[in-house]
Amino acid sequence: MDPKSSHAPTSDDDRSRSRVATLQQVARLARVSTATVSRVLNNSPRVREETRRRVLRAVRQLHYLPNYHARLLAGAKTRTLGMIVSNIENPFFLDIFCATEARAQQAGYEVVVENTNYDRQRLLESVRSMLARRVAGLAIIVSEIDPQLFEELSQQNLPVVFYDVGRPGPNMTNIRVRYEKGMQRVLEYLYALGHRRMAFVGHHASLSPLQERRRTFLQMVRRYPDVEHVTVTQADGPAGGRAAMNQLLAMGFRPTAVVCVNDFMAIGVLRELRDRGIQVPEEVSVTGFDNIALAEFLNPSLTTLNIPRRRIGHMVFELLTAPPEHLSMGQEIVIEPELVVRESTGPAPQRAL
Amino acid sequence: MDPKSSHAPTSDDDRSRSRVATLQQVARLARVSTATVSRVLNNSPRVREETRRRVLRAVRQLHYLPNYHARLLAGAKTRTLGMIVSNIENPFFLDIFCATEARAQQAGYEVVVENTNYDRQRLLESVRSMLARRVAGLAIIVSEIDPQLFEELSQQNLPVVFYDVGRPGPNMTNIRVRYEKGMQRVLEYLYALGHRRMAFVGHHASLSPLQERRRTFLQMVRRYPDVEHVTVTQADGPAGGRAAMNQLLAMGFRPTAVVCVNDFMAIGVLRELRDRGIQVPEEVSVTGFDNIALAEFLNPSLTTLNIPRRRIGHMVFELLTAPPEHLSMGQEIVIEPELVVRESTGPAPQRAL
DNA sequence: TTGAAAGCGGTACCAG
DNA sequence: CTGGTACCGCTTTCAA
Repeated sequence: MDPKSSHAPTSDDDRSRSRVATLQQVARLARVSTATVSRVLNNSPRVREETRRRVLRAVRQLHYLPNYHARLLAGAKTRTLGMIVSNIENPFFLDIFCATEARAQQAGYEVVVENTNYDRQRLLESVRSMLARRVAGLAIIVSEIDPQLFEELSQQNLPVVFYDVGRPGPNMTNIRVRYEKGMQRVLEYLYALGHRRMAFVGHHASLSPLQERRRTFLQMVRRYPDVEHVTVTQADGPAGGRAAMNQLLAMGFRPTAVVCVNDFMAIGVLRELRDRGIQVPEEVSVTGFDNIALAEFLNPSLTTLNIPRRRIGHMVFELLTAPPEHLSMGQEIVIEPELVVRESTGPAPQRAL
Repeated sequence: MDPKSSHAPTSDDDRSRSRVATLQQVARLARVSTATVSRVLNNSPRVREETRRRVLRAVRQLHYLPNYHARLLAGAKTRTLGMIVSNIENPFFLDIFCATEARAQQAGYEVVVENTNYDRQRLLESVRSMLARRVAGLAIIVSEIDPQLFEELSQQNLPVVFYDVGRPGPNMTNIRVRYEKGMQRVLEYLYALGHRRMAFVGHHASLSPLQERRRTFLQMVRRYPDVEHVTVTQADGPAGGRAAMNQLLAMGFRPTAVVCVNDFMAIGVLRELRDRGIQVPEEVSVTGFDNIALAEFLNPSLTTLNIPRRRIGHMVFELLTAPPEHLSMGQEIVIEPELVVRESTGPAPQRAL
C-alpha cells in the first residue's frame, strides 16, 4: 500500500530501543509532513478537516504517544511543577502536596514530588534533579536547607516557593509560619490551666526551623520562671513520639503537659501514655502542631495549632504559575497558627508531683 | 578573553527561554568539544585529567545543569519509574509508594507518582502521561481499571506491575491479594466470638476489586445462615468511615461487628462509635484491612488483616527493573493476608439486640 | 492549508 | 585522548 518507501539502507523502524511509534511514522502513514501531524496533535486550527482525520486515524493505528522529552526539547513549555518535601509520610506535607496537586490537575499541570527524609544531601540531589527536569516552578517544603542552595536557586530564573526556611528574593517567595505566636498561644493556654511542668517533644534537633520551634518553646517557657521544662528529640512520626514519651518518663521527668512539635508525633505520645495507664488529659495534657485531619479522629482528640495546609498548597500553585512579573521582587507570606482546643488538654492535676 | 566569538548575527545566548547554560557553552568556555564535555559529565575514563578539570571548572562557572530531556532524547536510558495509585492519602498506597521509592533511591532511580482519586478517566490520563514520559517501568496500584487499558499497555514493550486488578501477560506482573482468605479469617474469627449481626463498610461500590471485597464479604457471610448483615458505602478515608457508621445506625441496624474494607475507614468508624458512647469492643467489634502503621496507635488499637506493603513495594521495584527476559512470560504473585488481633474486637455482647 | 528545514541539548560513533 | 557529526523526536518559522 505504501509507495516508494525503500530508500535508506538501514531498516527504518526496526530495532529501536523503545517500541513506540514516532511522529515521522505517523506522518508517513498519514501521507503528510511531520509538521502537519504536529499541528493536529496540538489542535492547531489551520488544518483541513479531512487531513486531520487522516492523521488521527494513523495516530490510533500506530498507538502513537508523543514523546514528552522531545516535545519539551523542541520548545514546548513545561507544565510540570516540582515539589520537595521532608517527609511525605507526615500528613502535614502530604496535605500540602495534595492540595497543590489538585489545583495543578485542574489547570493541566502535573507536579512531581520528591522526598528528602530530612536529609540535606538528598535535598541537594532533589533540587538538581528538578532543575534538570526543567520544571516550570519549584516548591521546597523542607526543614533542612543549606544557604548555598539559595544561590544556586536564585541563579536559575525559576519561580521558587519556600516554606519556612527561605527568605524572599527575585522569583522566590517564602511562606512563613509564625511559630512564636503559635507556641505562645499554647503555652499561655497551658499555663492558664495550671501547668507548671512541661515537656517538649521534637524531632531532628539539628535542623533549623524545627530547632526554631524548640527554641521558641524554650524562649517562651522562660517567661514563666515557675515552669519546669525539658525537651527530647526523636524521629518524626508516631513511633518517634512514642519513643520520646518513653524517654521522657525514663528520665524521671513527669510532666503535666507535653507539647509536641507536630501532630504526627503526638499520636505516638498519646499511645505511650495510654499504654502506661496515664490518663489524658486528667493526668497529662498533650498538644500537637499542624492540625492534621487525623487530630480529631484520635482518642482523645488532639488539641493543636492549625496551619492551613490546603490554603498553603493552593498558594504554592498560584505562586509557581503566576506571571513572572508578579514575583520578580519576591515576597513573604506570613501565616499565624491558631489554637484548636480538643480533648487532649485540660487543667493540670491537683496533686502535683 | 574569548577569541573570535562574534560570527552569527543573532545574539547567541541571550533571550533564551530558560536561563541555563548548555553543553555547548560549557564546551566553548572550556575550549573543548561538546563530546568531551559529555564524556566528563558521564565519567568516561578516557579524558585527560587536566582537561577534565578545565571542563568541571567551566561547568561550575556556568552553573551548568544537564537537560534531562535532551539527555534522554539523545539515547540515555531512563532511570525513572512511574507509579499510579488510587488514593495517596490512604496510608496503604502511600506505604507502597514509599517502599518502592526507597529501593529506587538506593539504586539511583526516581519514581514519579500519580494519583487517580479512584477516577477511571484520570487513570487513563496518568497512564498516557507516564508513557509519554517514557518511564522505564510502570506500577499501577489502583482499584479502577478498564480492560482496554490492558491492551494499550501490553502494546507498549514496558515492564508493568499491577496490583490486584491486572492479569499477567508479557511484561506484565500481577500482584494479587487473596481477599477471600482474609475475609474468611475475619468472619470465622468474629463468628467464633459469637457475632451474628455484622455490617460491612466499603467505599466506591462500583469498583471491581473493592467490589470484590464486598462480594467476598457477602459470599462468606452467607455461609452462616444465622448471621444478619448489611453493607454500606462511603468515600475512602476516616470521614467516610464516620459517615458510614452514622448511616448504618441511622438505618436502624445495630451490628455487633463492623467489618471495614480498610483501616483508613475504620478510623472513622471507631470515632463515630466513640462519639455515640458505644464501647468498642464491649458493645461493637471493629475490624480493618491492610494493617497500616496507624492501626496499632489507635485507641482502641485495631484488629485487622496484614498486607505486607513494604514487601510489595520492594517487589514492585524489583519487577520493574528486572531484566526483560525475567518477565517476558508474565507471572502472578499471590499474597495471603493474615489476621492481626488487637483491641478493637472481642466477644459479642450477651444481651443481643 | 501544507511541507521543508532549522534547531532544542545531548549522546555516541567514527576518525584522527 | 579529543573533535566532528549524525541523529533522538518534536516544534516552529518560512515558503510555497
